Amino acid sequence: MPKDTAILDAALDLFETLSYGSTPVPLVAERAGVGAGTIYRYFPGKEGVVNALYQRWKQALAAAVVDGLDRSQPAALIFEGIWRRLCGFATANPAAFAFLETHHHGPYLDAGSRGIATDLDRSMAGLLAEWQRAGSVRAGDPQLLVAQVYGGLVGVTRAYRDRGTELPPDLADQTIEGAWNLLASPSNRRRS
Amino acid sequence: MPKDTAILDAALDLFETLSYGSTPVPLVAERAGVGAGTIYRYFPGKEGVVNALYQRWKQALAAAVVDGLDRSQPAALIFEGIWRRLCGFATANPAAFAFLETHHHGPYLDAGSRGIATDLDRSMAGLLAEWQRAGSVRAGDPQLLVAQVYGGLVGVTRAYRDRGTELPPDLADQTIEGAWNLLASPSNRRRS
Amino acid sequence: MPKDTAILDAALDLFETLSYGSTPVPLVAERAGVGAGTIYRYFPGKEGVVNALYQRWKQALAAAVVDGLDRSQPAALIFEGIWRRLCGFATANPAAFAFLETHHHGPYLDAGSRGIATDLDRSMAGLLAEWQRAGSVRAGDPQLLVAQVYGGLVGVTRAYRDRGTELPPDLADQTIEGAWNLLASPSNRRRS
Amino acid sequence: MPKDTAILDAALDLFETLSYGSTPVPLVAERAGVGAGTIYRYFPGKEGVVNALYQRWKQALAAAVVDGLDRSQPAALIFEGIWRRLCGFATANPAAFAFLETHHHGPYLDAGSRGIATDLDRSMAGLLAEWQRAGSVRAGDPQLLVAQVYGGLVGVTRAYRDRGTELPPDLADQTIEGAWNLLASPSNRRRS
DNA sequence: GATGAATGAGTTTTCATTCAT
DNA sequence: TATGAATGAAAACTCATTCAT
Repeated sequence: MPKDTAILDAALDLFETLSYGSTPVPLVAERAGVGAGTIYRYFPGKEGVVNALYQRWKQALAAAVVDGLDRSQPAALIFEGIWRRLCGFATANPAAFAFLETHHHGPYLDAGSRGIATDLDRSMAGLLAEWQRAGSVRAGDPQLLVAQVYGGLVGVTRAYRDRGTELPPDLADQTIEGAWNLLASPSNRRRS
Repeated sequence: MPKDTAILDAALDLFETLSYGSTPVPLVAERAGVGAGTIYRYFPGKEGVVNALYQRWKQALAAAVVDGLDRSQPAALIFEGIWRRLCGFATANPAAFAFLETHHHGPYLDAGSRGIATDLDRSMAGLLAEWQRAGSVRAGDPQLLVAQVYGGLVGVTRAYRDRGTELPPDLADQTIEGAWNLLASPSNRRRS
Repeated sequence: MPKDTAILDAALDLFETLSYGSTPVPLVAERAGVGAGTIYRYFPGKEGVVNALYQRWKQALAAAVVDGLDRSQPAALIFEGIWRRLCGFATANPAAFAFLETHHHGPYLDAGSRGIATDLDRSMAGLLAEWQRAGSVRAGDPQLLVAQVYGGLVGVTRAYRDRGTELPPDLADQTIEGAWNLLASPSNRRRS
Repeated sequence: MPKDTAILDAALDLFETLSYGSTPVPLVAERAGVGAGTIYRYFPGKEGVVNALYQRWKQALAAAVVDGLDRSQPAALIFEGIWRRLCGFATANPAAFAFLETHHHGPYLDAGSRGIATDLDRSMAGLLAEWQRAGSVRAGDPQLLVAQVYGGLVGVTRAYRDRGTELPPDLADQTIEGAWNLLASPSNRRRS
């Protein structure tokens, strides 16, 4: 494994377990199997590590959600596709998904990291706005709807984490109905 | 203002702005208008401050949600009452509401703090379970439903925060329909 | 002794013995009889210490040279007065005098420190320019003459230092003739 | 250019700009156009580099001063020859000349380097002692006289450096009168 | 009780040096 | 022989906590 990847993986684990503030850099190094100084060859400093980590996973999340989406389908089906990808991503990378939420407001995140986060939100809001015009999604500020439905998924993953349980493979099945009904206009709601 | 309150208020502000890890205790003291040593007369240490802060606000939130709830009404109305109280609390105490979420997983929280958090979740889940038995809420693990709907509110408050906008007075109106439809069984859904 | 003075005195000793670059801050603290952290209460950092030290002694030197100078006397006598003050300062504070020279070009000196150094040079050059107009000092760029004659004193103090000998009380007597003849116009030279 | 010369040249530049203490070895290597490890093939370490540098230039200075000196001339003329050589050396190698002064007291200089420095001083002092016996130079400790007159030259080169100006080609003309008058016995002084 | 100057343990970071290639 | 990535020892600096006033 390349050293920068090893460092980011170690940092992800430790930042989630101990929090960013109380993870000493040498501990990240040890966990990554490299010398403490090596971290500074790959990243400009501790903040550089969090930001690289945040951007890496936020981009991975964005890619996972958007890649290969068939936009010709009805809204409910496209949404289901997105939701399944989101849940799949969270299940496959629970620590990374949690990390993205926990550190969303970290004062150590730089403009680049914040920018990536905003981009994803905006493109989702754009999709919702289309569906609102088509009548399949109810009225309301699309960015807030995205925030509410996405926040719901975050809440569920947190609940599993609080319980000490892994995210289940059928996470999407458990949550899709609530998620879609939160958004859908009356005639487009799910019945089962 | 009593000194312990002044200290907690200052800590709330600073922990939200700078994060717990990078807020020096002397800065909290300065902001609170007391000497650095004084903090140690009222709290056992920095961790004591976060925990007191967390418990204070989590209890305030629980009280705000539950107090004076009329349980004889139909589920949809009770839920609306709870939701309005929740939104009212978040609007009135946005920093505290954000703090509770941001620090939910802090490794510095002690058993007492975690316990309070769990209690509130559980009592909400109990209510939902009742409503499931009565047919007004759809099937599913009640704790996860609570987590999903509550996570939605957290998501919306974050979105406002990201925008740099205050939470609006009609926050509940904006979000209640989505929130209830996320939970409700088909025949109990809101139409507008 | 006030702590900041103790710190500066310890720093002076150590910077002269070990050089600025190889003096660890904790060693300065130990020598000053304070904790390592205390240095950062009084100075913004290691560079803050050198700069404070430089400014303190450069100002002391300027004061020692200029204070109570009787400008109504003939040039040769005024110069002798200045020279005796300079030599007296160097003899009384040999480490400080050496420090000022050794660190004159240190890249860690800030604008404030450089400014003080320049001020003293300029006021001496102004005096020389007067004497040139009066015919008692030979022609030439006054700033360079100041640099040459002052450099001579620095050279002599270095020579004593290299020998491991203290500066002698009659340093001025040993050097005044050469110093003045370096500057004087032919008819004003010293004969003994 | 041979690699060891490239390394020494790079080191000279950097040590003068950044000081010895804050010049990283890898930066010297980069500037010299070699790999960091290569420096350790030519020198035993960073201290080895400064010492080689010091000795190289101190020897070059000694050679420049002494080579081809016609000792049969009168003292004033021999001195003028030496002074012109000194000034020529400083003008041709200003960084090296400054380096020799700046690092004169560096605690990283070894016995070899200090020895070379002392040798040059002593041979100059010997010359002065001869001239004292012949009556052309005034009385006084010859080593101190050497130190004073040489210090004057150092002071002047510093002054140019402080101004950000290159040393002028007529440096010797500007300074020879002062230098010789500092040393000369009354009847041997220069008149213009 | 209240203070805040002082501390030193624990951070982040740098960089001379090594050694596998 | 030359390299430069990797290292870890040592540096600068921060800050939770104490305690004399």
